[in-house]
Amino acid sequence: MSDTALESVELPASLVNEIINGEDGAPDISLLQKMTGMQHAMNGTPGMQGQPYLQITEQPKSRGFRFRYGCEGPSHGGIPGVHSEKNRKTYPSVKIVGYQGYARIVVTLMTNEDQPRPHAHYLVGKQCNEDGFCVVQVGPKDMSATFRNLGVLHVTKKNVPSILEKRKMKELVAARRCQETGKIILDFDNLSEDDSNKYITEQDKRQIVKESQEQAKQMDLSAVRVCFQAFLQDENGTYTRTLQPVISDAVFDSKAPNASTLKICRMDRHSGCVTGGDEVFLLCDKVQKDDIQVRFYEEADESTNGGSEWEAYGDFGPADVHRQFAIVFKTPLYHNVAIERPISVHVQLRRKSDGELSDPKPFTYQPQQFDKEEIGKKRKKTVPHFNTHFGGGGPGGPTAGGGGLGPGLLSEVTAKVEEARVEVRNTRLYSLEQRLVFTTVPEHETAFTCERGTLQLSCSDRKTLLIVEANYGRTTASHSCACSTCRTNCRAATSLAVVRAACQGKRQCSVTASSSVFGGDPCYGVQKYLEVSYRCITESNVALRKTASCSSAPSHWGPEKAVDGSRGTRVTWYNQCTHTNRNRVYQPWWKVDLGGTYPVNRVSVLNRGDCCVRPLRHRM
Amino acid sequence: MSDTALESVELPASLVNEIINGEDGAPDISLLQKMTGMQHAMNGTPGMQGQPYLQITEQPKSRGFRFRYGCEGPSHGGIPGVHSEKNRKTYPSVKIVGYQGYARIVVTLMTNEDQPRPHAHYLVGKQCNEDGFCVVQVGPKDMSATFRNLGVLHVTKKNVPSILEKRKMKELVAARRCQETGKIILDFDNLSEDDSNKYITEQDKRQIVKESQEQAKQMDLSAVRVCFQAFLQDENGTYTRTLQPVISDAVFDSKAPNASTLKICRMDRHSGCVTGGDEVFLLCDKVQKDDIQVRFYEEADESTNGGSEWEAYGDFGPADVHRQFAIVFKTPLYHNVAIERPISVHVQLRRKSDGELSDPKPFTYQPQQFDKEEIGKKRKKTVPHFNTHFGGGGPGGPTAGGGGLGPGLLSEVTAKVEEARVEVRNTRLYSLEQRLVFTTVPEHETAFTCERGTLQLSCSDRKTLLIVEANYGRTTASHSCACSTCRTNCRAATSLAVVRAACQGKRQCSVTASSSVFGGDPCYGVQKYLEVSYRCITESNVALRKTASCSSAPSHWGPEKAVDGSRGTRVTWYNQCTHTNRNRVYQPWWKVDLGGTYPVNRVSVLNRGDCCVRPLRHRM
DNA sequence: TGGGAATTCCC
DNA sequence: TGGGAATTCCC
Repeated sequence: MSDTALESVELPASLVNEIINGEDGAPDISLLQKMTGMQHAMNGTPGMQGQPYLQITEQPKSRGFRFRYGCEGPSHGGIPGVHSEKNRKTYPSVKIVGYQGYARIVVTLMTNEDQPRPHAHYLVGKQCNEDGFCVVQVGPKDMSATFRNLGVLHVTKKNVPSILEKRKMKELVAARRCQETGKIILDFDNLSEDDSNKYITEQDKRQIVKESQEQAKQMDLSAVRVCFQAFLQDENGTYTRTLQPVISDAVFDSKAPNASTLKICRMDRHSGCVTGGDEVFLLCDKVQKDDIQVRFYEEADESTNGGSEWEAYGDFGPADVHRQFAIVFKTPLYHNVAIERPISVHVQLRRKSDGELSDPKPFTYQPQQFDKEEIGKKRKKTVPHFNTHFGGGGPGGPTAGGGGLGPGLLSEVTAKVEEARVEVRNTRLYSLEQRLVFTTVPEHETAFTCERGTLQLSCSDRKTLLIVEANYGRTTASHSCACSTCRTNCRAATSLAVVRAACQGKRQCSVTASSSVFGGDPCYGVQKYLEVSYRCITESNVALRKTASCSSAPSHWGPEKAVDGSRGTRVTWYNQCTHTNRNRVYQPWWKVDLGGTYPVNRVSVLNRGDCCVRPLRHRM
Repeated sequence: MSDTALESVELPASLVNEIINGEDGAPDISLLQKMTGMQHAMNGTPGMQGQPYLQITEQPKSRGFRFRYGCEGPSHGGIPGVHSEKNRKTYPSVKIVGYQGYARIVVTLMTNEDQPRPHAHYLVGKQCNEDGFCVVQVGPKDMSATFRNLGVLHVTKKNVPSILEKRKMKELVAARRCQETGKIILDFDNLSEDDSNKYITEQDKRQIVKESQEQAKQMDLSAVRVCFQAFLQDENGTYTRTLQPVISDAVFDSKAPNASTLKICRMDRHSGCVTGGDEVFLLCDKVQKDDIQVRFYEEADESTNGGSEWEAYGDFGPADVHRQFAIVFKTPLYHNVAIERPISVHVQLRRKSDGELSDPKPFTYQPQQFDKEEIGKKRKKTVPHFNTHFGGGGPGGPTAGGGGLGPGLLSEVTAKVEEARVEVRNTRLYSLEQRLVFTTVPEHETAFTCERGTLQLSCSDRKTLLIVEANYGRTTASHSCACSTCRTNCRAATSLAVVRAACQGKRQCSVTASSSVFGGDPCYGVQKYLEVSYRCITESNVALRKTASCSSAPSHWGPEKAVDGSRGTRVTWYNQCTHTNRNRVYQPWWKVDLGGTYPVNRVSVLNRGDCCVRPLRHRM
């Protein structure tokens, strides 16, 4: 949105022509000189104390405008303004600040580079001339100009070098002729061969050809920036004062493959299982296979206190993008596999390179439905029916016996459950060949660092780390962390505990692979490394609003409050927590029936936050 | 496959050049003259008594070869022969018949028109020169030539006119220069501007430019034909004898949109219900939305005596073809909705314009599974459980009483069943919102003709006509068949019977709308019309191999033979028919239990064919 | 204008 | 070479 000021600008010579031949003033050599020496004239700071300056009051819209080839003919509408809408259209606009009187504003196209240069494309439209730039007169009162009809003529790639050459030639002839004669009416379009031979040497020509070819090679034909230059009338009625030019934000050709409008045209299904993995055929407008994503997301709403905005990406590779117009992907897991009713989310395309998004399409996640019989038959390890039962004192009650078994136990349970996780699907009611599809849990990731290095683990999105295995030591001789003295059975007994303590449940963590961190050297003199197997998982609270009970509690502190999803911790007045009756039971208890079989990674307990916290030890 | 002989051929002048400058002979003006006058020389009939001729022994393959642009570089392999296979490649070949000795064969590209003309594309390859044609030497023994390396250089559309111009210029200069000097070494590539100015007038030039532009406009750049010309060495060692040129079958650029190789890349499902209507997303290589079909077919095999080859087409419109690379269509009905096990068929793409087919992909039709409870609840009319029971004498037995009820009854039954036809589908096991989809039977077609016109009805594929309603008369005043005297309740009582008699069960029929055909004028003085509602249906024999029984029959003439699908009609010796025991039962009977509920359109009875036929009257 | 496809090129 | 996409054009 901010105006871009430039240190230097190459002004197309043909612009000079137009200015000089303008209706309001006789040709003026001082203006030409000024312009050809513009590099210096433009070094002032815009808005300097008391100095007039040019300001872009409406930027052109960056996206959605299409450059047109010559063969497409004119009149396809002009670049809209950045605030343009269907019913209220705006256009690029500028105004001259700090000056009143006649002025001319000249518009040209520049490249979208750090140091913008004249672009090979032509600006076309009502106020534009054959050389590809536009001129409007403003003032003497209203110093603003709006450009409703700025088209971009997309020259063909092949012609870029010759176009640049021609422009550079004109520029040079203009400068040379001016130097020689002091005062000329320039008329480039009628420039004879003799004229150019007179002012341009063969060496000049070679130089220009070379430069043009190089610039052509670099030139991005799918983006332009619009350059506005102002020329103010002086006391003599000629346009001798130039203001510093301003250059707009980039305008991208909406037909260019890397800037085209993203659109989902059609999908073969708009719903799938909450556990993801459903194959979807999506037909779309042109995309690039290495630069496209399918984004699933849920908008934050009030019910979640703005906290549960979620996104995840469809799973596919470049080979699943079919000829730029179709994508076959697998749906991602929803963040909460324990939903009980269908959940509506959105799908959209996202271009990686610039983050552009398509309009979204609806998608519905369906709750999981395990075929219980089949699960029972297939799995080898049984899954405990979780009646999570917290022994231990409620807040205010005495702490009961039975030490916590530590996070180790929970993880053991997790591992078992994962192995038994089975999804039974039947996608065709009519099929005689019903199949069981065993959707395996994604493989563990592994990461390592050599001794003395620091291992960084992190998860994307809102996922958290589940540490599956860890070893500080060495279990193989042939490892990237080389060893001169090698062993293959060197394990620090504390490995898993240390890494879990540092990482489990976190979104990122780091652990240093040093013997001091792991409580001693498990194999002195051997080059060790730290290797960790982990997964990034999305947690959902499977206890949420499940049936809870406790030894005894007043209704306003009832056991259901422990699993109501709120994270409020005030007991007094606010009644945000459960609280067993004081002094009623010697060993108070609270439990919840999860009502089903779930993988459980973590049980977290939130103490009251207003006062009176006493240590809680839990057991299962 | 047959050689194409030409009345006249425009020979590129540059060819002349090559021939004349060849290593084996001094330039020979008589050859040039002969060639420039070739229109006449070529009028002989090939293979004329005793005359040598040129013959194409291996045609080029028409499809699958790709023309290459200059920018793609050379060496992309040559046009294969029509019999070429992966492991046994062949190439276009010719031989000179009826002559032994040295000869040269010249190959050029021609347009694929009735009167082929030189093509703008260049022939490129090892034996080819810069002017786009190839020359090989053959003989003196082996008079055949095989072209292993004929590439087609696809010139750009823009350049076609100038290429044609250049060729025509060369040709003309060659002819003029020859006329003037009598004997020249031609070297067109070094042809100076002065040379062409000398021999070609401005008028010539304009003429050539005009011709070239016109030809360029008409030229199909996606197809060529290969022209072979032979030049035989005469007694003086020069190549003065020309044979009649032969022109190959067309070769189509496999990259051209209308000739590209068809390919199904991916489908989102490979099975569907036998009743069709399942939506399939199909990803394919480039197709044209108005020129593509999705063909389902079943190959004939022995079990059906080669009789049941079936095809049907997926249902979609141009708008369902997504950007040339995907098609969303609905599966067609299988020809037999009463299948009891899944049936494997094939799907392939078919280009309408040239009938080209893609490799097939498998598709499985699943039997219909009615949810019987739902049907029971939904339908208003009950469907009789068909125990088709034929009273009446078997062959050789006496004909029993009970006149046939006529085809009217059968059709009544059909109508009822159709109304009750319900398909219950559940496509998502996980869905909580299971839906009932009522797939209605396709609407009846209607057709009409005004009085005195003839109504033609016909069905495509192997379908047959089912006449639903018919009226000869008038039931509305505002009908395309205008009326001056109008009535709206004019009905010939015989309408349905007459049209059924003429059409029912046939693949096509015609009925004239005249009062004489319908047994009298139902409303004298009123302009009438004949209107018919009909359907094209695919019949299947629902009695096939169902349990049959009869009053009594010897085992070799058992009741099951009536429904074994065979159409053999010999009783004696062959035992192809059922035959109740002679004289055992006074009123012999035969029946079949269809074992289910079906729409029945027709019951057909085939009498014995070897002898002894007696009239059979049936009742139900 | 936007939709859509043909043409040409790149690797 | 074939696969794939960018470029250009058409209506």
